[in-house]
Amino acid sequence: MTSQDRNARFARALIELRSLILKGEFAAGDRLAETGLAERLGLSRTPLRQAMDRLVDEGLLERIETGGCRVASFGMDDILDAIELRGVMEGTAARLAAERGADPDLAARMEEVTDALEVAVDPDRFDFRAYVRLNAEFHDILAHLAGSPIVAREVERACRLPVASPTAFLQGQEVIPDFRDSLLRAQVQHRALTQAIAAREGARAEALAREHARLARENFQYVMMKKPDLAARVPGLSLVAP
Amino acid sequence: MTSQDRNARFARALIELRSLILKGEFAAGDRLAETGLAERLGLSRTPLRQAMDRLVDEGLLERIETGGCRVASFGMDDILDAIELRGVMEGTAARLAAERGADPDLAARMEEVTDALEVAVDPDRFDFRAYVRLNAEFHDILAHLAGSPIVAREVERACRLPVASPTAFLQGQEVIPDFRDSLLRAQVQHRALTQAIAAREGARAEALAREHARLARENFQYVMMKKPDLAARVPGLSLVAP
DNA sequence: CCTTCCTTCGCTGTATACAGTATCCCGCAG
DNA sequence: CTGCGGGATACTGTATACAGCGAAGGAAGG
Repeated sequence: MTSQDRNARFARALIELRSLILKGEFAAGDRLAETGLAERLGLSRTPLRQAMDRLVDEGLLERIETGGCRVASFGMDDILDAIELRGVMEGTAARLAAERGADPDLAARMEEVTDALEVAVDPDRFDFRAYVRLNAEFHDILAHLAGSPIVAREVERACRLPVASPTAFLQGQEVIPDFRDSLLRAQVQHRALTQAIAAREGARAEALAREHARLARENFQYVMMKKPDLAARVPGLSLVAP
Repeated sequence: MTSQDRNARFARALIELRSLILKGEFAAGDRLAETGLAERLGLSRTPLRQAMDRLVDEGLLERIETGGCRVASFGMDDILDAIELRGVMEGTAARLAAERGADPDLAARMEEVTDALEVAVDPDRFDFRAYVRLNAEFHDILAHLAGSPIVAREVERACRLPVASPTAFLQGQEVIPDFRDSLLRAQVQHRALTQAIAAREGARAEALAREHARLARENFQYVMMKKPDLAARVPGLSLVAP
């Protein structure tokens, strides 16, 4: 067996299948036949089934009562709810970090990241790739800031809900000038959130994190209503019905 | 193959294994060998592995880097965090139900259940079994009240975090007179929550649901500190290290 | 007596085999 | 032309086979 990692096959199945689904390779409601998929991905049904179970849990697939799985379909409401929940979870992480005191190392790194984000969104030195990377790190730190493994786990889980990730709408922003403004507003919130946590202002930190997630909501609605042609570029948006 | 249900083997494996773990059949940190367990449960490794994957996701098991699973161990902090998150999720369900308007049928049923709970905790007509059943239904309704499948899913998921379920501490209450008072306070909150949602008071509903979860926190701390001998009766508490 | 290395056993992850059932397609009747 | 069995097909859920790696235990040396 060619196993470099302990779970190499399963990990590959999960990543590749999730990628295929988000890429819109299948239509919403399509039934996924394990046999064909396994062959297509070049592995056996066992790790593939494992991956499908996981994707059912993430919400990208639905189990069929009669057997098998189909690709889930979402209404706009579902996506908005998922984003709302991500905001609630990040808000909780922020509040707990403020109330209990943040992990010092992480807090320091969070300040650095916030400063770096400031530079990245500066119109003179605008650096989109850096922004995407730093933004992802910011949200990752936030999840762990309260020092609670359980909270971190569940925040990260909320980010895996369909199209709810903090980075979900950063793929297409390069080409949407209107989103530049959204980045600036996001950065104001990053800064305020960092300060609120440092000042132990739990309620404010929670409210800021929730409001921060609303940006994703705005971006989502903007894409769906004004630029439906862009939906193909944002992973997963092809599964959203109007 | 004796398949009454489509997933009979897997479902049985999940229920029985979870029950064994919560019952304290294994010590925290024990490695679970699939071979032996499969034989013990009378099924093959395939559905058992599926169940173990699920329990890893629920947090009862931990994957070992080198392969296999072990029974997770929790600190008191972990349980408190899990309860906190359950409160946050139920609070969100309550807030959204208030803000968006609750499903009329469910709202009506919730009133009925609240009235019935009132009767069940009446000292003259105290009915513990009815309370347990109605309380479970109350929380189930709450999860679905906003009419959002995503929210309902995630609320229910938060209730599966270790010892975070609204019913987790209702097993032993029969024998702990001190908990009678806790039931009365819980019922005051049930009533207030129902009214807040009906009155579209989102912030109040959210705060009430969070505070309601704090009762579980109190019960947990009471059992751990004052009545450690009772820990054996509450499912899962044997895995909690002081 | 303790430590260290090697061997052996056992366990995991993956692939495959098997049995039962839903699904699909076709022919036929209305 | 449409709706409805009926059989073949294919797919799912479960069991088992297999290969490689880890863990434990014993032998040998310090």
